Amino acid sequence: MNARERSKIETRRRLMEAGIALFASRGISDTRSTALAEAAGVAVGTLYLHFKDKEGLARAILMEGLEALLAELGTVACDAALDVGEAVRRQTDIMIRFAQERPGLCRTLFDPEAVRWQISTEIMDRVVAIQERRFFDQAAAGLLDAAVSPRVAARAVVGMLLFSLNWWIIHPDEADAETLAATLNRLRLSGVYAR
Amino acid sequence: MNARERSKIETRRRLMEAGIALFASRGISDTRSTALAEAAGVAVGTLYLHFKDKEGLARAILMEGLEALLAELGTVACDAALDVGEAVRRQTDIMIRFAQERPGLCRTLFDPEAVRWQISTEIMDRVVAIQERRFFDQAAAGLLDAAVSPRVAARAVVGMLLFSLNWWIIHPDEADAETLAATLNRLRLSGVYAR
Amino acid sequence: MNARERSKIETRRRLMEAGIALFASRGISDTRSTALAEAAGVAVGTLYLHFKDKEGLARAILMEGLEALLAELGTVACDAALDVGEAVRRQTDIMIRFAQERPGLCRTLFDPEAVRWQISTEIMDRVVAIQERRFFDQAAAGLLDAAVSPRVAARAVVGMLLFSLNWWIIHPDEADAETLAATLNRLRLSGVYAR
Amino acid sequence: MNARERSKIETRRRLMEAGIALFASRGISDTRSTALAEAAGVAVGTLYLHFKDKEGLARAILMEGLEALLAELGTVACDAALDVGEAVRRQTDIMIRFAQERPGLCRTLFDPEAVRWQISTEIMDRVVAIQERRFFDQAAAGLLDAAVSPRVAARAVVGMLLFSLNWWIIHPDEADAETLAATLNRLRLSGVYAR
DNA sequence: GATGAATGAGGATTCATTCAT
DNA sequence: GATGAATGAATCCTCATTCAT
Repeated sequence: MNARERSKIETRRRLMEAGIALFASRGISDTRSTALAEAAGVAVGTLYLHFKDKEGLARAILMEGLEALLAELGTVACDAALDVGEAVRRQTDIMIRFAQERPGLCRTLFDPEAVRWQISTEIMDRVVAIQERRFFDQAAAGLLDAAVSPRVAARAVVGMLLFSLNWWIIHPDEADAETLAATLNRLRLSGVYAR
Repeated sequence: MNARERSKIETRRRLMEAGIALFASRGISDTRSTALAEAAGVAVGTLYLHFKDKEGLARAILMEGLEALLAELGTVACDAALDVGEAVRRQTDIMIRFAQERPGLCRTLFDPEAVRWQISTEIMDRVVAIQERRFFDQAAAGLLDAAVSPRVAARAVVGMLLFSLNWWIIHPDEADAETLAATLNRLRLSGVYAR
Repeated sequence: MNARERSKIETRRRLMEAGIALFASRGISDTRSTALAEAAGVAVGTLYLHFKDKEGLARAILMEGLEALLAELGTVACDAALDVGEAVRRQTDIMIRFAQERPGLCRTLFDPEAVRWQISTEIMDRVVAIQERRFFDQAAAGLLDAAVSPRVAARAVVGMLLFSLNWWIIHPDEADAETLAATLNRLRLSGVYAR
Repeated sequence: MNARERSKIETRRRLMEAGIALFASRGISDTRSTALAEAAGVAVGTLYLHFKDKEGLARAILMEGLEALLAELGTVACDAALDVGEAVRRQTDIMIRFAQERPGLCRTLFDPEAVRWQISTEIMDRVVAIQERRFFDQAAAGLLDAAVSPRVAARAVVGMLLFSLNWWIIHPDEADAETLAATLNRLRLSGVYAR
């Protein structure tokens, strides 16, 4: 049944879109499974046909979002020709663009609430691990300041990015994209103080 | 009756300590009101005699913790003689010491879960506002880099600190206090890269 | 699914019957939601699937009962050919028969406790309003004594009927239906005293 | 200790006044014992020093009110010289005056909610019993219509009076005292219809 | 595959009453 | 006699999940 398969995929897609929208506006735990089904235009039972449980839907959304984000970020890592400053700038640009294009997804992806859902511990750890690996490589290449711990720095940089972006998605009018990028880059590259 | 009043204060204190311990280990929403009462050695009703509801206890704990932290941080702000680098280093030291001395409190205070509890929006906003004011003053004094937005930078720095400290409290063995301090300071003062 | 719909309606019916029986014997506030569910042979949650809350069930029962009673009483109002005495007698007969046929429902419907449930303010007001309208019409037709206020008389007559019937349902052996009817009619039509 | 005794009586009086006011405005079950104590300016424990429990306070208030009302009504019964019409008129006047002078007390005394409190079953029964005895006497004297059951008529008359007065206390502007009295008297003495 | 009525364990909160001071 | 902090049984309602249709 090709039509049936298409319909199944379509149903799953609608559930995920409903999840992205509702999780973004109410948070995961405050989103009722009936509300998800209603928003997706299906019966509650259908949710459990496509996902193990509500957290399964959240996990699918977040993982898919994470993969998409990491795929984009991966393009930077591959380009060995870039110097450190350029790589940082590219990374920031990618994250800001991602936030602009998929704000609903990002609100859930960067949402600190998700910490309690064990999913995002995985997500955080993956994101941090990537940053950590990069810092380790840079340290090996002598690019990193000697006093800096790659592990700590990775946490700090990720925290800085997620916290700032999460705020910016909710309050997009508080800063324009260029200022946001410039500030985050400057902070990472040479601190905020004039020299 | 003075004895009665003392006993009431003592009961409240025990409830708050039970809250600090349980909220730290299970999070606010996963801590049952009965567990709080049991841990404090009182009946459930007593919790509601001292606080409006479970969130009221959380709010009291967080607010008291916040005040304590801000009071310590305030000593830095007052010392106008400090140069920027010294002020940053002092601030970091204070936060790390606070985290070491009151790890349970900090786990709840810096815990992103609290975001969903509306309490910590207040807390975050207060912390960010303080950092923001400091940056504005420094900008006025020409200390800040021109490209940097005080508002964005305040969010970024607070996110960096809270995210890192929250991680460090949970995994204290991943880094020693000096490395943590050195990395956070270096990042804020001149970025992580060698120059 | 038609079978499913039928089952849903059947479940609702059983909840309402459980409500009629339990509310009649214990009153609304002394009837536990679990008792209602148990009596209806369903889980507690099912009660809240069909009604907003316990009061919602009570409201549904009372409103349905009221509609049934008013429908029967309406037949009298329509028969314009009846003289005053005959109309009163018919009305009394209808109410007594209704009380005999659905004693459980009437215990709740006429139960003064319901006053506190805000529901029966509506019920009382509707019943009184009907009687009031009738009295106003009769006053306009010169049938009413000049000293009589239709508004007050309506309250008095309704109070007389409800209070008497509520008592009679609980103590059916204290008077037979004919005596009850005769006394209530005589009181309304020409007072209780011989002339 | 004469001063102590006086103080005790005074405390009891304040509790009863608090009860009259709060029971009238919120009903018995919706009045918290702490609210009673607060309104009386004493501690909760004091309530239980003067009354067995909350219902005990309600009982005391209602019984005292009932005795006062019956005492006034008793003056009519004693005056054997009165003819039936005059006795009815006097009784109505007394009840209306009582309602005007002590509206708070009457709201609780005539409040149908009290039915569920077992207290008012006693009260109702006493009031009805008095009316019943009067009707039996009148029946023996040949004053009552032959078709009328004294027992039923007593219920009907009491229901009529209580229901009407309870309404009038809450909505005093819907009718003036004279119209109220005239209507109630006319209904009892010769029905509401013109002849 | 889709449905949606039914489930029931679970948890927050209330409030009349007590009793040590 | 008065106090008021402490009690804890009692009850309402929620909502993720299931499974017969």
